Amino acid sequence: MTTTTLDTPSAKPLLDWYDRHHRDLPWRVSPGMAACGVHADPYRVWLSEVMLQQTTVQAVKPYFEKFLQRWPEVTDLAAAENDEVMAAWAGLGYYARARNLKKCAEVVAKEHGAVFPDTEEGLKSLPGIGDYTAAAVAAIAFNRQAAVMDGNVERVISRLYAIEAPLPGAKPLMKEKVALMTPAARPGDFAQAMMDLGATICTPKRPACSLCPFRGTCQALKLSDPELFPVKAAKKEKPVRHGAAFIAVTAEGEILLRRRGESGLLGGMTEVPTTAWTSRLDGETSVTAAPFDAAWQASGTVTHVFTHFELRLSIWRAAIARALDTNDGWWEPVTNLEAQALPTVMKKAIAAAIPLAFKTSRA
DNA sequence: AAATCGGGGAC
DNA sequence: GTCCCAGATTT
Repeated sequence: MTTTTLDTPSAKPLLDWYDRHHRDLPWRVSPGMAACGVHADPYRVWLSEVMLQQTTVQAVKPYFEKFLQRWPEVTDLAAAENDEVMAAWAGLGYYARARNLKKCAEVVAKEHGAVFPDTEEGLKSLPGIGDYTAAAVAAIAFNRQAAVMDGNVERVISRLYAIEAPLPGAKPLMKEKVALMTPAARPGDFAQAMMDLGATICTPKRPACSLCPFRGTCQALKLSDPELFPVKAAKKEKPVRHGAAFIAVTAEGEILLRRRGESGLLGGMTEVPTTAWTSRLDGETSVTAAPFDAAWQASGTVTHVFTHFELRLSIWRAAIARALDTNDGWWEPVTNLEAQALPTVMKKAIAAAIPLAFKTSRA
């Protein structure tokens, strides 16, 4: 329940703040351009927003530049090979985003004449575009008065109105508040301003309230403590899973790789052979589960934290004379690993067995 | 409504 | 270690 009946604050102070303090990001056009009828390219906005889902601006920047240079328009991405897209996405995480990105590009290219829908409803019907991304693209690229709400906006709104109801249940209430605040003029700048505010001023810890354009109206600042908002439901503890990974290398410098299934964890990505990842540390995590008979040598343990569990992989290494026939998978030159769709956990596993497998930035 | 789905930076 | 990041999809 809400503890306040704050009147809807004006968007004006926030837009004024944004005009002075906005961050210059690769997918943005300068603020105020919207007032002149110039908006960011829908393809770039969409690409950036999908990459930014649950991902920091800093992590996205190099991937955005790489994708835009390699696939400058949606038709280029639609025509790309799936494996190339997955390899380019490797390391960014949440790989269903990459699969849906490719599907979405194909739908836009083939069914919409390479033109993105310009409404929230039309955008949301596309793969990988949900409530947030549909509203963001509609507002930023098409100047639609759409209510954009991400984690930053949730935090700003929860503090501005001192909303005590916990997330995620309070989300509809918060979205009502955002919708009432969103202006007909410059809705895209307003959305980006709210997100910039949450990222730079209204931060989770130690917010810089003295610099905030809403410091005069924020109910949490006035009546309580902004750091206490938003209220969130308690989270579960992460279980630990165990497994073994096998790095086989031939005398010619080839490593055995496999393709993971198309759905689920790390779906469609490349891996080294591993056992199943189980809750118990037992025989399945040992060398007895190796893909073939060889002089397997223990090469330490790799720990990797996923969203909902922690994985501890026992690493086994074998040097063999030549490539063996295998039921699934292929032998890839170690010198070509950079071009593979290897998620971070698999790069860690390979690096544990072959320290020089990946170039380090160290001189 | 709850679970699934990566990785990394800030603290 | 904890938190959380311009969330979407499936169950």
